Amino acid sequence: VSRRDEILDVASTLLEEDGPDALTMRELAARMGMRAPSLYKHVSDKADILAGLQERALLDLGAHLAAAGPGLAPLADAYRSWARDHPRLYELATRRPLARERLAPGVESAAAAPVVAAAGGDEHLARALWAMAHGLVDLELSDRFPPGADLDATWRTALSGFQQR
Amino acid sequence: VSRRDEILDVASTLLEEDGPDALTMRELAARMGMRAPSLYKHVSDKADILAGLQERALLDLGAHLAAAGPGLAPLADAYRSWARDHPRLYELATRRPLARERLAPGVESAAAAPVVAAAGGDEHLARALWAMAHGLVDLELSDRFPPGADLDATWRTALSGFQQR
DNA sequence: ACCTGAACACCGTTCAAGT
DNA sequence: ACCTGAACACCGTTCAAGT
Repeated sequence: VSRRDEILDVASTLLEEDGPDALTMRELAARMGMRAPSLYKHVSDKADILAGLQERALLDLGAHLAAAGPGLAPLADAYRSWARDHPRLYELATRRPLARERLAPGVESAAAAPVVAAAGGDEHLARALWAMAHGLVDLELSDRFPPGADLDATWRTALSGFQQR
Repeated sequence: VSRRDEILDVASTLLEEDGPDALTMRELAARMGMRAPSLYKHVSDKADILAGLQERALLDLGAHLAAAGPGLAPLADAYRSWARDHPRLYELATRRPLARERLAPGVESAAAAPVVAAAGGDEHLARALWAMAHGLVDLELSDRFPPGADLDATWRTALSGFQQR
């Protein structure tokens, strides 16, 4: 494990446990047992850390989707459950442009592969499915549905339009 | 026009033209011809400004949706075009919890009304439609679709599952 | 090779003081 | 009633200096 990977480990738990505002270079360094300037020997800047977390999140989400049972509903469940288990990482991974030039090749397509497969290779359908799931998850994580809304039912309604094509 | 409304006017164009990082109390004050501490005589804090912009965005988006022609496709077009015309305000309005206690009553339901109407009153369908549109818009604004992707076609595919119910 | 203290240019916010 | 300068507790980042 490189020192950079240790930093990403600590940054990941700091982000998920205490929120994005708590992820500061000074606090991160303190949890690493060093001072903030020392971080820059292992990481180019804070954006580099965020890009690293984004890449890890995509890899982990992609693996979680790939492990889902066949069919649309299990895939949707896997997507939603990953987001609910890692809400801050999900937001970090999806709400900013992908740092594609910093990303290891194939990460993006690997994460998308299970959705493309479920769409039978239809790229427009795959993008629509992804957007549907992302919209539902994003609004849920932001607490935008009325309190007490039956989101399981909303997911079933949302997916019903995409069943048996 | 109250002084608070003037501040929100300036904040709105500052946010939309120069981005969220440029929306600082100091810069906002400078454009108002005052210093940062003076803002606090008209506004309780920065969160108050953001909540005000959020409320305005919802009102404006809701009016834009209400003016759309009948049918699902025109409503979807109106949603997407408002978001593309006000990308920073759209993100501000949707990516954070609604400050419901600061919001004038009825704002949230008024913005949602055109979607609920298009869904024939089915609340689950309305939420699914909203999430679909939000997901497509959010990913487009974050540049998450592959460069050159035909998003018009993706929208048609996305909406086809919701047509004639 | 790795870490440090000091410093720089910023933030949001408070407050006593001025008119 | 409205605005100000000075200050406080923070940011991310740079850099000369230490081991």
